[in-house]
Amino acid sequence: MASLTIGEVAARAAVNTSRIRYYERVGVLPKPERTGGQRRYDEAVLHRLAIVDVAQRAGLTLAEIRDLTGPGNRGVHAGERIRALADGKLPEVEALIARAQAVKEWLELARTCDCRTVDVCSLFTDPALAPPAKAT
Amino acid sequence: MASLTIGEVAARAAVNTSRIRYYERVGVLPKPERTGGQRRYDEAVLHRLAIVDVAQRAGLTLAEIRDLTGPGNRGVHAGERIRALADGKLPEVEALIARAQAVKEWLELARTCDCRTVDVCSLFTDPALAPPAKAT
DNA sequence: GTTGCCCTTGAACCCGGCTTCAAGTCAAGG
DNA sequence: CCTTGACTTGAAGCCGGGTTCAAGGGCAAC
Repeated sequence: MASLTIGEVAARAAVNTSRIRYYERVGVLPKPERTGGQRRYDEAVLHRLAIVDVAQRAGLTLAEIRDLTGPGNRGVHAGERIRALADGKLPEVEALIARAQAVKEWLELARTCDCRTVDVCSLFTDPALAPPAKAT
Repeated sequence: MASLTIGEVAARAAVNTSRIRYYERVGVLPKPERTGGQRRYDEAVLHRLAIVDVAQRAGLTLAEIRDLTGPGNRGVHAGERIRALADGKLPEVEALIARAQAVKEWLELARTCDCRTVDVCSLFTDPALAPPAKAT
């Protein structure tokens, strides 16, 4: 029996109802049955939402999560897809970490700055000190 | 002689003219002199743009850069301001790095996944494995 | 049957840092 | 003087991940 209303799902998942509708719109959640126009959910949707949450924490976009969890995977081994995604994301995350480290070092150096104006501060004028730009 | 047009500045700084106007709008660049309505820049603006670039790489927002480099600092030691900014940003960057590290570990684990479906994958079901959420 | 809360939809708004567009103005070279 | 290319403005669009709003529809307890 699919007996949960969207409000009940939202309460149990500690999420806004608008988010659930949004996920449905973008294809991250499947369209549920309806009673008189109103969505009726199975408890399984809670598990689904938890999975989406983890995937988002891991840096996957909703589009990626949709492709990973949606239909079209029927029969396709999930492991492969996950690996493909991870292979693509790892270099990005590593680059992000490297850049963040450089930024951190710049900030630590910045705490010791005693310049009168920014125009003369080596933090800003020495190219060797500046953190790298974001990759395009 | 303030003789550079916005197009010349843009070319020499390798940025779009729209960006220069935008910076002016948000107060990151001062309003230049004009000749018949057209902006005329001093070469100093190139130095300014370079500083803005470094500050952005370091993760400062345009609002912060405006406050740091704009007037209102006349007489106020730049070092103090930079230090205040750095003190505020450092914990953020450190948190970012920590989170990114956790994400990286999750992705490395994900490469070894061989689950049939995401629903049963411990990557998604084990809370101890999930990367932390972003701080609000 | 009636109250009252929950549900529905589409559209608009938010954040930051720009870009792009349309329509109009002007400086400089021939 | 005339053309042409560069300049001007304000408004709107983009990205992602939602939230919020307004106006209306319906389910359920009493």
